[in-house]
Amino acid sequence: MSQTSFSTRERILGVAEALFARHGFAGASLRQVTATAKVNLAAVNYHFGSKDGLIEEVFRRRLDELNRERLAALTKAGDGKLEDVLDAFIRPALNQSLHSQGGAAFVRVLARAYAEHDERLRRFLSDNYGHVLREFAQVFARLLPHLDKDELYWRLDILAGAVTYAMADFGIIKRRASTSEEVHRRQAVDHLIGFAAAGLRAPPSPG
Amino acid sequence: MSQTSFSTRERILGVAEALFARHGFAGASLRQVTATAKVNLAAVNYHFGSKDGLIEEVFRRRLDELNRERLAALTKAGDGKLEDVLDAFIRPALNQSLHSQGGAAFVRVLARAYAEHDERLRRFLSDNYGHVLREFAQVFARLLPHLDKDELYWRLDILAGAVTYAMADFGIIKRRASTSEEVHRRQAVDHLIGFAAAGLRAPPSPG
DNA sequence: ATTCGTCTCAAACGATCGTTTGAATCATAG
DNA sequence: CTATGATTCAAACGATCGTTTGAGACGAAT
Repeated sequence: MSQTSFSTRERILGVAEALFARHGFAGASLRQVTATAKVNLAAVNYHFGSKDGLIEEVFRRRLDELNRERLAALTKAGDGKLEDVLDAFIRPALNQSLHSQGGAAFVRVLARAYAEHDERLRRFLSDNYGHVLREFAQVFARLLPHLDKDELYWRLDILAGAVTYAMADFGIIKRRASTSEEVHRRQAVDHLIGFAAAGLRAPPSPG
Repeated sequence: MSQTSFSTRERILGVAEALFARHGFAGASLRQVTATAKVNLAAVNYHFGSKDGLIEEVFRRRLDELNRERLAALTKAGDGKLEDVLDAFIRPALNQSLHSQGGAAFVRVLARAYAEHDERLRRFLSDNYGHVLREFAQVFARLLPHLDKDELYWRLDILAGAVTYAMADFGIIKRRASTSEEVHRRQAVDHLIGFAAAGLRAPPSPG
């Protein structure tokens, strides 16, 4: 127990992350995962209990760090400009996808989880990480006093959609060969912040 | 042949649309589909050749009308305000989801298709309906002369993400029991238009 | 050297997948 | 009525799914 099999567990997690991102949770089989990771088929059930257990662990491994970074960035930018708070929300996702090998894949997995509308998974995300979103909502409410609660929630929902979609690289914009993936992602974040800031600052709708 | 089995074919399409929206293309089995539609299992292969054939037909059935409506609305709003063009792009999706029974499900299927990153499917969508997006891009370019081509494409990509996400009902906003689904969707469209218009009009980013 | 968890392995389990088959059923035209 | 093509049906196909099993390999502690 003191030195649990690091290599096998970690290889499974990394490969699963990539394959879930590409083919979805139902579309990627454990046989694909274990074959790609060059481990035995039974290793998944041994280390994670079940396929669902593996899926949960794929999330837990990254989300803990992501949300810790988000909260740290939020407290640092707490009373600053709207753009700073947006940055605190968006940039950690960018960092995730850069300084860890499978991070980009994970951001895609996260977006897919929202798309798959899996109630079990949504409950898991809401229970474990909902407080982060609530803290951001509070700060946004202070920075956007011209919006009532309904209006603010509508816009944050739209923002979440745009961020999720963009971060998951679903978009149609093709990165040029001349710009590195890192530069491309930084551009995406900058454009997202500018777009979202303007959208949030817009006057309340007549409705 | 003159009067091909309307009922069976159509029931399969409707049920498939709903189940694909809920469980994904890999997650919804033909046995689920045919059992729910109360038709024989073999009927899918008989009428559509294969599961992939069924998926393609689910798209074709709705996209033809959706894009026809979008183009009609675009020519009507061609030289109007930015909000009108956004309306022409967004509202037909809303209408799709209202005046046809499974329309709401289809919009979710469409969003999922983007999320699934299936190259075969993306090619199919791009080949058959890419010209619609190109026409909208031209109009946006005329209405937003302060943005260069790169900046405009970035923002349209963000817009597409927000629209896709919102229309697919992925968001966290729960509709109140007091407001009908139709009212809820209209509110979503109005908020989207306001948000997107402000985002598109924002000054160019310093980059 | 032996014991004891931890881990890996090949093999098999039953269930479910998409698809195919061939006969039964139906509607329609000759 | 009969012949013909279109459609439905129950049943089965082989493939693949997630999971379980029991034996063997490995390292550390006694």
